Amino acid sequence: MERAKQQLTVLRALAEADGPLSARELWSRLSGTGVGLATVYRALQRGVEEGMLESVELLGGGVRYEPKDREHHHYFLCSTCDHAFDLYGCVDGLESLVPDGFQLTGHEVVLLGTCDACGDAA
Amino acid sequence: MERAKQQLTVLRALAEADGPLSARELWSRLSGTGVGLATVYRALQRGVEEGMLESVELLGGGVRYEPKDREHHHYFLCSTCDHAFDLYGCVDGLESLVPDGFQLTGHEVVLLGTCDACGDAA
DNA sequence: AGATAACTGAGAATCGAATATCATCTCTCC
DNA sequence: GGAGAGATGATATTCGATTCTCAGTTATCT
Repeated sequence: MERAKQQLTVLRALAEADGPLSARELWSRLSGTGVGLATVYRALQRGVEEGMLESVELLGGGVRYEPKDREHHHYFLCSTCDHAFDLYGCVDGLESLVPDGFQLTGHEVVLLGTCDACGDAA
Repeated sequence: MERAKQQLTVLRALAEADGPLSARELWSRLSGTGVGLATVYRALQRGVEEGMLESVELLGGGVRYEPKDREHHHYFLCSTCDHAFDLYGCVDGLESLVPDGFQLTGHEVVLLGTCDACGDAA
């Protein structure tokens, strides 16, 4: 087993994902490589500190991570498998919702439903 | 101290709020009434079971609750005080973001920024 | 090769949220 | 007024996620 390169293994797995992954989700994708859960957390933390990764909080509590170089996008959260998929594109008309006196600095849109794979299985 | 009416106290506090409240948030608003945290959780759980309340998950992990009789709306989450405010109105163009094969059943929009009170204080 | 520093995996420890427990209290109905 | 059912508050417990600890491993530099 290679050592001192597990961080790269983690970052690479994130780069190949089709959406943000939680630490757990990432770890399970790396099962078989011998990477420990603590290493996954360490790699994620360091990735955020070094500006390569971004942490994302969606519905459901968990924090997920994805590479920071992706353009502005939102997510589709499958209610069956709980996986989050990146969705490119955005929506309009957000500013009109903001009450007077409130400062808008960002927004998050999450579409809910069933993903392709889970829909087929049903 | 009145008993057997704490559940009503909890539901009433939720009805008067300007957005969904977490169990903790609700409890702190009831400090002084002698209501225990466990009772808050019990009241919320029962409220959901009986269809009067709805649980809402936004960014940041916690689950919040609000009366179910409110029309479709979204939220403004203040990054300073972490309070969620109801926003009436919705957005368009969501369907166009959904990939082929995915079933869309709902959506959640959260605007992020600073609320009136926190903006003034800064 | 040898020394040192950084990295790693496994499991223990921590932390917070949510739930369960239990003795007490309140209401309702005799 | 008394009994029984349901509700309550304080606290213990559980549970999952994250962080910490530590001994062993690996890379780098000489």
